[in-house]
Amino acid sequence: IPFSMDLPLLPSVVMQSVAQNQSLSLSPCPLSPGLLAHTFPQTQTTDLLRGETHRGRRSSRTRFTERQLETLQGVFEATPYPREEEYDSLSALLSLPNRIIVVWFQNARQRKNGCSKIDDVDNSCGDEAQGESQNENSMDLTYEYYTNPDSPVLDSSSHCIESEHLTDNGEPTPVMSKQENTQEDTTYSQANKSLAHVQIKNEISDAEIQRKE
Amino acid sequence: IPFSMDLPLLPSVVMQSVAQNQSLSLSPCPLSPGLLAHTFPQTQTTDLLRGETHRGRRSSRTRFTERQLETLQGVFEATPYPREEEYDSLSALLSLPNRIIVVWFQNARQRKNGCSKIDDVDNSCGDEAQGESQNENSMDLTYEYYTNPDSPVLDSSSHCIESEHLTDNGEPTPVMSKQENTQEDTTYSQANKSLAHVQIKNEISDAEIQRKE
DNA sequence: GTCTAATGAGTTGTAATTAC
DNA sequence: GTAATTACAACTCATTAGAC
Repeated sequence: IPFSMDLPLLPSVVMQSVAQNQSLSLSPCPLSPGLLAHTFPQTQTTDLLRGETHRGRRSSRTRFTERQLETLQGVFEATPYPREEEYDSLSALLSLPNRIIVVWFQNARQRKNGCSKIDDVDNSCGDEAQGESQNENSMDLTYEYYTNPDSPVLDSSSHCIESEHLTDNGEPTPVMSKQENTQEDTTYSQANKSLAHVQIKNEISDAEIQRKE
Repeated sequence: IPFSMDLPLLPSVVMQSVAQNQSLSLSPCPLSPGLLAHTFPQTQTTDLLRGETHRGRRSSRTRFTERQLETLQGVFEATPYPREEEYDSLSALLSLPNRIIVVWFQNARQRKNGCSKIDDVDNSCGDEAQGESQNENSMDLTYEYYTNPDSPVLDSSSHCIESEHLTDNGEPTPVMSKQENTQEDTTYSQANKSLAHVQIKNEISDAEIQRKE
């Protein structure tokens, strides 16, 4: 085992599971595992939003990478209540702000609770279903997403994405694609994220992402 | 692995099909910085149309070139659910706005569904070649979109137990962050040190986390 | 007419908020 | 800290309409 070392602050268990990624149960509530499929790396456009947004907008959801999720999940299974230092370690390790980690753990605990709770009750995991639940029968047949996305990509490690410009541009600018921003400003914020990425990757120093307000 | 350098994010399949079509040389980062020139001469007329149509009108249909379709199809067969980066790569590669690609994939999935639905799973619909599987270890399960109208999903048996998710992949150096990081940096730097090997293992390049609030 | 890109309504999981 | 809630992001599915 190449990575025999583990971090001092994190339980070794974690490293193991993370390393082999054995059965970490991400997706607690099974209905559609596929959703978190595409975890997106970085490119937070979130930055600005996150900092300032109390007025009006909430910060945009962080998209964890698979690796981040795996790690988080691994740690979580080992220690649902990490200590401050552990949060810090994770923060550094995953390159995520501390708060995000903390929140993730909160949610994870909640998730877990919810699950076991329903387990007893024999209800669905629906978080949202507390009031007017019951619809599960009526809607039946949800679409089934695929279980596991996963990309062919993998190794090709040498690439270029090199960091650095990661920008502080920020904000989900509905501005999209470099070549064309087509049409409307419907609520599609994903393009911008992508854009940033592509730019970096290709080193296209094209237009900057500006935010429209 | 000659090809993989070019577009790390796309399955090799693509490279093949693309290659035979016309050798695209989009050398991204390392070699020639800043040229996005690619080999794509034409920029769609669609762009213009699309650009203009946003006042209430629906955007005009994109007319994909043959090459674009081939590439899309190739990627689709390999990964019906590309992830963000892959969309980006495609976007850059094909000179199409991200949204268009996303939509194409949605439609492609729909199409495929329709096909299998009409006839049984094993019928020839033309596509359906997904014998891909070149990825890493992940377990046996590949994409499992539903083959039958009836899905096990809602079954009571499926509870929170579960699913293993994936493994992982390598996503291109996560660069990221720079979001707010609360708290002291002292700890994190030390953690950082301690975690160095892990980082390597995970291929997480540690971005600098700065800026605290 | 056919084919299919684009749209929109509806579903789901979950990150982020709020309340406690 | 938990518990409940909200808002988003990614999807499906059904439909509409644009080019042939």
